[in-house]
Amino acid sequence: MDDIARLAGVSKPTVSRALQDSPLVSDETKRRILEVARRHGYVVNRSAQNLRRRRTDTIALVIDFPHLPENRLSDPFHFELLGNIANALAVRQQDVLLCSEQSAHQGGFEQMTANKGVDGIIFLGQSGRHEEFRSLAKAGVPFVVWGAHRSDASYCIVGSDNLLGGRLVAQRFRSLKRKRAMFLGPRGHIEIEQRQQGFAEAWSGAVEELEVPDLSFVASRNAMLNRLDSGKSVPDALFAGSDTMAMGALAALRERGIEVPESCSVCGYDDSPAAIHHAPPLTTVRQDTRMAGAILVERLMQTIQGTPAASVLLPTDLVIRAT
Amino acid sequence: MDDIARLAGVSKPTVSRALQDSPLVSDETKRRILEVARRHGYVVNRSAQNLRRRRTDTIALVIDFPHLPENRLSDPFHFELLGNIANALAVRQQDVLLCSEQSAHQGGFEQMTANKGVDGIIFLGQSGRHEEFRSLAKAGVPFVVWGAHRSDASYCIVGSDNLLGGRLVAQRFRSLKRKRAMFLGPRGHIEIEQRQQGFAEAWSGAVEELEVPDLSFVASRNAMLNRLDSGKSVPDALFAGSDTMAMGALAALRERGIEVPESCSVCGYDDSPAAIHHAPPLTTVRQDTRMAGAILVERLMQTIQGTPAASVLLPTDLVIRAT
DNA sequence: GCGTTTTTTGAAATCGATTGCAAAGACTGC
DNA sequence: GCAGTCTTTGCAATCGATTTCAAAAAACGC
Repeated sequence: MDDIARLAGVSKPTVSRALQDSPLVSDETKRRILEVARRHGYVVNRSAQNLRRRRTDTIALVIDFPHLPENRLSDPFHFELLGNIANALAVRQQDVLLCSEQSAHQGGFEQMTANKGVDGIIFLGQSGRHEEFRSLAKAGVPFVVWGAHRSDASYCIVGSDNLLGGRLVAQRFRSLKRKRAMFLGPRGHIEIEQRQQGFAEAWSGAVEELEVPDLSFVASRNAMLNRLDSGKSVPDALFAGSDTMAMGALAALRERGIEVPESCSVCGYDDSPAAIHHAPPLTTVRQDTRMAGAILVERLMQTIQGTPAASVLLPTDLVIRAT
Repeated sequence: MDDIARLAGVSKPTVSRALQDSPLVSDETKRRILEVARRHGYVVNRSAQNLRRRRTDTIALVIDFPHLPENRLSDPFHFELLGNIANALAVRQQDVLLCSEQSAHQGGFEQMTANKGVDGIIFLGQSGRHEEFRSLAKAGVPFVVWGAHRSDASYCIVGSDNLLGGRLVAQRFRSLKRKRAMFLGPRGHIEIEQRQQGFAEAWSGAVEELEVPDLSFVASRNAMLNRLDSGKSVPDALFAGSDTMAMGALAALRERGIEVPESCSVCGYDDSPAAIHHAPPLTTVRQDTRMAGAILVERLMQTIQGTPAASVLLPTDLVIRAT
């Protein structure tokens, strides 16, 4: 920067100001400095800038990686969310530091903002880490969580209204005069359990639960095939915890010759990109990932500014298609 | 750090050394300093460290995001690769800065290492940016590319041997005495085109090409259904450019009652996690994403050290399963 | 017990920016 | 023409570490 200053015939502070487009520098001087900087391919040193500004314009995104045994974050929905968060951050000129659960966890998250040099953290998925989050919040670390709501959270959770989503599906099935309802999904996934809960509450009858080991197409298809081959009576209304699982179940139904939607209504969750292209187009509960990303980022920024942000329950709606 | 020094009764440099586990500090002093630092929850300021060390231990991962129209990076394979790269970097204590093509591109990649404060870049997918990469290499930016090989590259490309993969499939089909071969895949994806090319070369007969708009399950299923309903004679050997596409085609074949593998052999590419769980288990060409991640990172580190790294062509092998 | 070598420690410089404050220069109004 | 205001500019301090180099302390040999 000193060199650029010399070449432009000004002092270092003036160069710094010019590069920040500060109103303190006259337009003429600014133009000249920018020109010199461009010609010499000069860009400010990010590390020095971060140090002096005490701010990095970088956000950590903490997720579990797909290669892990449980295969979390493998769903197209997660991809969508990830992409939209990254985009919302890019709009605000923030960079994204990707952290796996483990790599981030070294020495606890408390020190992570200092240690990794980020201004804040976005957690994708909460999986029973409430206590951890509580103490993080108490320590004053700016962060937000994508996940299922809980009324007693002392930190900001952004998530869609899973209970409502489940209820909408139950209502739809009831209006179709369906009798034997089934829910398909894994155990231990809080958001999906809320969907099931909302569904069960609004259904007001028995809901058969078909458990699957994970969120994959294949696991759902297999579980459904097993169920269909068990000899038990076939459900006429199936609510799957995600679109991918719904598609797996649909494959099984098709293979066993069960007509959809004639003999069985099927509804997914997420409205992932594939849902509308599926044949037949999948009826599903929409989660707006674009809005989700934008709001997560907005709330995090607010928290970083020092104003604690309230949790957000995003609306969901039923997208009725062919199944 | 000054405070910790005072509390431990030593000077700042000694604290710095102790935290780096430098042999210059006596064990007794080190223990004491670490204890004080721990008790007060002190961690070094990453920004200051980066500035002084002239190194950030952070790598930029440049990818296209899944929400984009073309829907690139939506395949489980990409996920696997991403996760494994992140892991390989974590092992070396490197952090990952996620960049989309656009956000990274501001002002060209030349200044990105300085501008984003990263030590190096990993590009996932090359999609015709050869010239750009050439000039990057000339500018001395440390980076590596995951993608298809080209003999004239002046930079490090790591990728699996797509030509070999294609050849292996052709050989297999020939040994099964198949007659009518078909290749399924999109146009303009260099790696997949290489697979097709290797396949065609080793097949030594006509290869029907079925084009699909993208890499998705749905697109492949639809394309295949169209083809099967066209009245033209059905192929007895199908090579799909990825597992996801193979599964889409398999769904179509099943729906049209074509027995696999009796009437038609099917082979995918990637050996993605779903391939082995698929019913029937999918025959496919394996790409070792774990090794890919490790080698990408190793080569990048080498490049950062100042030693230009040679490209790597990773071996692929045919995994024969039920299709 | 004294010179030498080895091990520890600390003073001061440095990394490359940003910013508070004061001063210089340009513009007012009268 | 001069005091007062407004716009630009630059000096110097600062962000929080790391590292070089020299000095102090400890260990050693004889």
